[in-house]
Amino acid sequence: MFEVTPEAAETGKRGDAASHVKTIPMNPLSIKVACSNCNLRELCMPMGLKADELDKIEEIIAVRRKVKRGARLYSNGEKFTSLFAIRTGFFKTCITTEDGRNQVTGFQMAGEIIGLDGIVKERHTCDAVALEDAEVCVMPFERIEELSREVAALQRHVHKIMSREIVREHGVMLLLGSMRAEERLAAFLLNLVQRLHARGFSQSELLLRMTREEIGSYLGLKLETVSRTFSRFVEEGIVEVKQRHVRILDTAALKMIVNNNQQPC
Amino acid sequence: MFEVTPEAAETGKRGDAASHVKTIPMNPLSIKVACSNCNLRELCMPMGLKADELDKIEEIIAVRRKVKRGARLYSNGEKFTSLFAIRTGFFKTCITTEDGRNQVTGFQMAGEIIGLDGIVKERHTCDAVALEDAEVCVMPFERIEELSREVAALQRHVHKIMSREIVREHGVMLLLGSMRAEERLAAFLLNLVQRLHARGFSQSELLLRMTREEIGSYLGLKLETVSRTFSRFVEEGIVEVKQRHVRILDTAALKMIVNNNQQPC
DNA sequence: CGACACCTTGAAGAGGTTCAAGAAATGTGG
DNA sequence: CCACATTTCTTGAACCTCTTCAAGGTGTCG
Repeated sequence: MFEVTPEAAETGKRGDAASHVKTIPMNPLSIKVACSNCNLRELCMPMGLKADELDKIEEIIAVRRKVKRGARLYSNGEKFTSLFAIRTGFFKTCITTEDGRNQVTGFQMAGEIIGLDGIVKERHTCDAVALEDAEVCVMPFERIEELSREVAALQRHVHKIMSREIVREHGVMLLLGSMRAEERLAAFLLNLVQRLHARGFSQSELLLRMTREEIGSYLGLKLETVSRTFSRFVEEGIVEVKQRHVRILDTAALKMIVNNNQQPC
Repeated sequence: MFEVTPEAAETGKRGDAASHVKTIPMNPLSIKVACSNCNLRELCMPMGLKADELDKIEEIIAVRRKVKRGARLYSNGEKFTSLFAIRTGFFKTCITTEDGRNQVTGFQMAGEIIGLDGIVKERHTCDAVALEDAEVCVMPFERIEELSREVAALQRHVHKIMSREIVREHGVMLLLGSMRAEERLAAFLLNLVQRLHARGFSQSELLLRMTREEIGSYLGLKLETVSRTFSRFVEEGIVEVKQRHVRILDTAALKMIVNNNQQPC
């Protein structure tokens, strides 16, 4: 059913990202890195820096850290010290309340920055869980702040990253507050595939890294509803679904579903 | 039914905030201000500054601006130049999509900072509408960034404000994604009254500045559902409601509704 | 006072949830 | 490497919450 193997879908154009980076082993969990060689640079670094500024910024990234699938990068209540740039792998962030409520607040992939929730209270207020084996660049926040005071481009970059997260969450609020199940799932798939495409993956094919339950939590739906909605999309010929492998057959139809069933103009 | 008059509820301890501030009229919409005298200082300024740092920061606030009820402080698509600190009044922020969806993303009151959505694209991505006559301090963002590079405490403060907004939105996602109508409205009321209390108003009484429809948009409910849920709370003796005047009779009951109907421990 | 915006309430209906059962994939240990 | 346990996914049926549509009431402001 799928022309592209799971491996190919996972790897894509940038599949060999890690192999280009000089690394100096420090301990089993951490290794030195160099941003200048990283091909995710354009995703997590400011552009148009002078050479000496770039040198400085490279010093921010103390170490890299590997996170096994299912393990937490950080947990609710944990002391906040660093932001993390995802090098490889896929994360979810979620909040859990004492009374047992649980909400996935986002899914994050390579090149995205994670940990911003921890700044305000100097403790993390959510969990970040790796949904596949992952590696992150550890960026001590105090170093970021220090350098931001010296390099205006970095300062602006940090501000934009935080603002982008705020705007993203506005979009999720719109989704949760005003969309029906089909619209939510369509928006979710389009968003995922668009972000993957920006990283060199297929526009039409994706491998979900999360369960139906996690999708449901993110979209404010029960897992059965997610499953049923997938089935409906399949019936309508909009997607092919085989467990976590999804192929989008009719992107326009998904867009129409999201846009309140209006023709795109 | 209400011991406190609407005026008293509106004004509260800090009702005469504006009268303490030296102002130099500049044009009909803008006047010079001094943070050092503002009794909202502790809400929107970093604490523990040296005198010279405080002087610098005061220069950030170029002007104040009045916004009439119903008018916009800024609109979607508008060029972003400044953040705004609310001095008096009450705002909603909302996004509207081409296909007619509309989502209130937040309600903001005195001492809160508004406009963070505009940083990432240097254009605002939502509308900020005054729900009552309001006055804001205009803080040009370039000046904020400049001074943040000089005053670490201000830099940290800006980061915390943005992080706080991210965490707040996580809470809204939890609400929209996992709560039923009663739970949403209870959480909404508790949140409002808690923020008002922090500003010197009553713990049990509040005057809603927004319509049922706006509450509904924020909570992902239809206005009829909001109205019915209010009525149910009244029947159960949890609140008194007379149009936009709300008196909370049983805070514990509201908390129990939010906490998944578990006893608070 | 009349026009308008806002709020309340009822009845019917739709969409999503819950409960339940079984199938398919995945992981584990011998 | 296979057998078994576990997790994940799908589907059906009944139920419930919220929405939709409709009508009437209340408050406000020029």
